[in-house]
Amino acid sequence: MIAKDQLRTIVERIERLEEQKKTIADDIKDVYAEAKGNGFDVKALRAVIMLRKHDPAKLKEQEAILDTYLNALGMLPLFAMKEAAE
Amino acid sequence: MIAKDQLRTIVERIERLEEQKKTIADDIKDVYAEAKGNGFDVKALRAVIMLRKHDPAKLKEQEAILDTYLNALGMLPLFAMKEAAE
Amino acid sequence: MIAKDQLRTIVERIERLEEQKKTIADDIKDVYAEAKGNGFDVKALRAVIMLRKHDPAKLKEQEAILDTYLNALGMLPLFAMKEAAE
Amino acid sequence: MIAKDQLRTIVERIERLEEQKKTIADDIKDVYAEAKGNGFDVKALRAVIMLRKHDPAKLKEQEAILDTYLNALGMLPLFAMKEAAE
DNA sequence: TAGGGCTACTTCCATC
DNA sequence: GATGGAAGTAGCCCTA
Repeated sequence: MIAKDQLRTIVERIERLEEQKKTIADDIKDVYAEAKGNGFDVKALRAVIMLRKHDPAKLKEQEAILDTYLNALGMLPLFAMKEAAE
Repeated sequence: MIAKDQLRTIVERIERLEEQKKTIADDIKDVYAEAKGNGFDVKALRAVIMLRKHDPAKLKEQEAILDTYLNALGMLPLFAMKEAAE
Repeated sequence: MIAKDQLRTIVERIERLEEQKKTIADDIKDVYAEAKGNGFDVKALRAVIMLRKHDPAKLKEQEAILDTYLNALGMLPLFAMKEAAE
Repeated sequence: MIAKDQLRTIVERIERLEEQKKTIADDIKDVYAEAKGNGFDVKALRAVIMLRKHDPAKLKEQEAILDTYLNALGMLPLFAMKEAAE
């Protein structure tokens, strides 16, 4: 025997939350679409958002490793070594 | 020359919305976790939620096709043919 | 100092494998497309493939739980209780 | 009435191809794991692989847009403008 | 540490 | 041809 009321409550709570989540996801889409309409590059915008989520120090470290690898493969470095350039 | 203020506004709006979205996603997780703690099967709960999102008629149709295929392959039908059973 | 040759070998191995993987993925797409051209329902085909990956006993058990929940919610059971029908 | 043999053939072809695909995916995992064991940074390796998939010109263009945005937001540019440095 | 779930991104398809 | 939505894929995260 299942606790009907409890089950119903759970399902309804989840459905309501999912609905809210969807609304917000749609809002986000709208913002991107509007930005695109104003001439912004959506891909680059996404990249900006993603970068801001990350710790700059960690990021810099990752860049350095990546450039080391690119260099070892004879590829152009992506991230300039600003310090070294001076 | 980029519209700095416009860009900043876009980024901030997205970040705020994403934050809200994350909050809700966490709430959903909590509900599932609590349900699990009360003895519910999370996988089945997810299935219930998913099923309720779909049009029952469409669903029934898909089930029928699937059972036809399963039958043709000599596998047990998943969905009973209620009409046939009567 | 990075082991250039080792790095190059790793990258080339991965790239070769990814290429092979893509070839196969394309083949799979082709099969589905061809099946669709012959009148098969792709969604149902995917469902068949997925079902066959799973242990029938586990599957049956999951179905039973799901139907219990659906029943508690006053929804139509998806999976007939074959035993009960007799 | 369904073309049983045709269906069976389709399903078997897909299953065989999926099996092959899985084998290759596992091989790729193995290469990464082995690389990690040899001290390589897997995340950076993945980045290298991804970068090599893309047209350098397109990439450079995307970098430029991104840096423009980062600059407009008062964030440090990621990609040095090598030309400007000279 | 291996597997499964979740999220985000991309691609594909159908529609207009 | 563009736009929207659905599906597949990949990478990350967390649990067992």
